[in-house]
Amino acid sequence: MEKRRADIIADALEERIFNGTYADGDRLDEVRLSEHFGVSRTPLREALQRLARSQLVELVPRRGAFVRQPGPVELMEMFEVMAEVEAVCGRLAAKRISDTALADLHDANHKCQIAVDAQEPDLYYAENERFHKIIYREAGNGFLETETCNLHRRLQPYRRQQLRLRGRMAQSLAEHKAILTALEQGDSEAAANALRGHVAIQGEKFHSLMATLKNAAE
Amino acid sequence: MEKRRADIIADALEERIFNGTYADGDRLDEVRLSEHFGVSRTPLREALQRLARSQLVELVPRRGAFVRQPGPVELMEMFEVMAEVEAVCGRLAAKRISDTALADLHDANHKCQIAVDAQEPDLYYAENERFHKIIYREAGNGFLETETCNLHRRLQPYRRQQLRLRGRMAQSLAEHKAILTALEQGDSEAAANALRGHVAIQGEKFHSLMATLKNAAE
DNA sequence: GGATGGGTCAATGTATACAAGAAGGTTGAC
DNA sequence: GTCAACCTTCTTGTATACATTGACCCATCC
Repeated sequence: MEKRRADIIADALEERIFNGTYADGDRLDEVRLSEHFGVSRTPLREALQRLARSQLVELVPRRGAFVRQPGPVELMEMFEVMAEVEAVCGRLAAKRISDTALADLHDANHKCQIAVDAQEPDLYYAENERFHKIIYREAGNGFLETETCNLHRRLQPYRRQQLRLRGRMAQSLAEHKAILTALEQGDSEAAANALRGHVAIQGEKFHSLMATLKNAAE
Repeated sequence: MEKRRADIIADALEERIFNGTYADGDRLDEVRLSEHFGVSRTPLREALQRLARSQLVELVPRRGAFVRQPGPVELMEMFEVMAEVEAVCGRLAAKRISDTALADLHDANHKCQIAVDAQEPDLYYAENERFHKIIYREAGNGFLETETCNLHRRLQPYRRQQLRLRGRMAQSLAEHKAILTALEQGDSEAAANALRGHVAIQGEKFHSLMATLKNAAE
């Protein structure tokens, strides 16, 4: 089945917003973009609405579409929510996780270890993602899984950056192991706390990263 | 500022879906609806996309828009998530809530007590909503507040039904008081647990209500 | 008689044309 | 000289026309 052009365009624009090609507040001109993509304004407008749905652009009536990059405050808020949501996933997963899923988590952690040893952030990131996705799924709540994945996706570019910090990969892996232990023991509270801390640290690391970048710019 | 027609139509359709005018699986014919609302297909399609964003309709490419009422399983999942999300709000609010907000909560509970005494579910519902909304806000996380309100809104019609069950209003108020006590004491865990239980019970009540209706229909 | 293939039809996806509103510039008056 | 109002222009919102595709039905072949 061929995808609709609106979806293709929305994906392309989303990529550009994440990439930083478009800065916060930039206006997305409908005619310019439609010419660029070689389509009419109709599918492009649909794409913009899809982006507005994800809060990536703001649609001001009669004014146009404006890129809306989350500011530092909103990002911290999102990280806090992500930490709490992951804690919820952990709480539920501790009671519901299957043995095969536990084996998968062990496997993901093993590959993460390899990534740490080889100092390969990209590999670590991929297996880290798998680790978390497994927990989302094993929470046994499809609605929760979908919403969590959506938020995870929105924070993805920021989550990725902080892996470059020295020693963060090894620390992250240690946290993964604690999470896995709690899940294996079926300890809901421990799993929730471990996951909350794991993600909250990411937010803090990101915050310090932001501060560093800001200071460097001044 | 005049609202865009797409928004007006989206609201109208949303209302109909909630009202049960449209059943699950109903196809929303673009031309028929556009004639009904006296607009062209363009704003109507935008309205459908806005509904698809809220998961109220499913947009199948080349097939059309179909009403997508959540089934019993998905509803239970949503109630479970609502319970956990409210618990998160309670956890954060316990540390951050202001004195004026605590006073507002007392006031809301007082009005709820009046509603219980007078056996007025509508009044109770209004003050109950205020009670919960205050907690969402006092969690001190704008992103969390927005997302929580969205989910709250989606569950609103189902939440409302179960207030009709005998004795539920009084029980609900007792739970409110426990929540308020935990918040006043700044006890995060107690607040989280109280709120989780409070909402989870709503899900269970709703479940039994569903079962009753289903049995009555057979 | 059943199944498969082609054709027709209807509905969605896309393009374009038109209307309405907002922003900015220019001109006139005080 | 400055402020305000009007006009122009550009952009968004809406309507309509066209294209494309999926579904259904009938006919023909096995």
